[in-house]
Amino acid sequence: MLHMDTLDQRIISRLVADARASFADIGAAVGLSAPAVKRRVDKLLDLGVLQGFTAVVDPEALGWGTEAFVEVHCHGNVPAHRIRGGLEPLPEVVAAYTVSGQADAIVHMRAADIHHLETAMERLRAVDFVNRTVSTVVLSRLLDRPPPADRA
Amino acid sequence: MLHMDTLDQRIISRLVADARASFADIGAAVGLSAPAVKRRVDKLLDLGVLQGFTAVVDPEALGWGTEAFVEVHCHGNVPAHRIRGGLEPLPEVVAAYTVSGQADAIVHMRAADIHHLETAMERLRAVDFVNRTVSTVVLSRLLDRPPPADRA
DNA sequence: CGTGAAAGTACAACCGA
DNA sequence: TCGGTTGTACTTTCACG
Repeated sequence: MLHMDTLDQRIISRLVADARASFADIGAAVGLSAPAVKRRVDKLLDLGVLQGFTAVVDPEALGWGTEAFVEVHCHGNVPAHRIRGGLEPLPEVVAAYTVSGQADAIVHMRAADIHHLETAMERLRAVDFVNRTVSTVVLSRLLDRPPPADRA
Repeated sequence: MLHMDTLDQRIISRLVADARASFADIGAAVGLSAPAVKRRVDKLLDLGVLQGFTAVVDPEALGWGTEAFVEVHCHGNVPAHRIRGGLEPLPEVVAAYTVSGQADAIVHMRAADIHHLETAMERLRAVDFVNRTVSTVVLSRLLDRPPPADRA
């Protein structure tokens, strides 16, 4: 599946640090010409290793300053794709995972404030397969960063 | 807390969708010239509303296919910045939050596989202020997306 | 993978509402 | 202070070696 060498990893690392860096700058950093970098980036996009480029926005500044993690416990056995389908319409859900342990899923939610979070969680609890939720409100964000380019 | 109008939100929305979009393309979408868009983006970067631009990488492809959420319970009262300092050196920690409830912090970890996750959690438990951890392993990622540009 | 040329883009200085 | 226009340097992108 992967012909991913050290050069690709260094290119990815540079793009994670700055997605708007020019191919020429990246090339200078990794020792390649700009077209060579572009060919590798295009290949990585095609393979799905790179999924795209995005802006990092301060949620506070956009009015999404309150977040919470919610354990979702379902009625009986609900397949993952059905959980996904139930959560996808809720705009406050920024991430969701099926998990091992007592809970069936962990849902990461963002809202404007506590009141908005409350109404969003009411909508979450109203989803048909949801039985019980256990929510944990975030007080402060300590860290938020991409994983290292090369594994330890 | 500053003057962010509809134009800024639409520009941010476009950059979240594609951080490498040209100012000319963004301008065509929002009805502004390229330099006008650049001036607004520079201002948003300066204000910290936009924090930067990054590549979206598939963690699987990079060899970080296993993730977990870990509740951290501390010895006594540990200030947030000290928790941050203790977690920051662990490369497997991709995000961390102080939270309300029984736990003191929630830590989001990524590792190459279950064994790597185990060794990373041993290192986490070895951090001086950590008393107890409760870990929840992710089985599948259902959703992972940015919050909407305008609040509901 | 590098080179070079054509088209497109970024950026700063300048002008007008 | 906002946006538009212009000119210059740089980037992207392609065909070719």
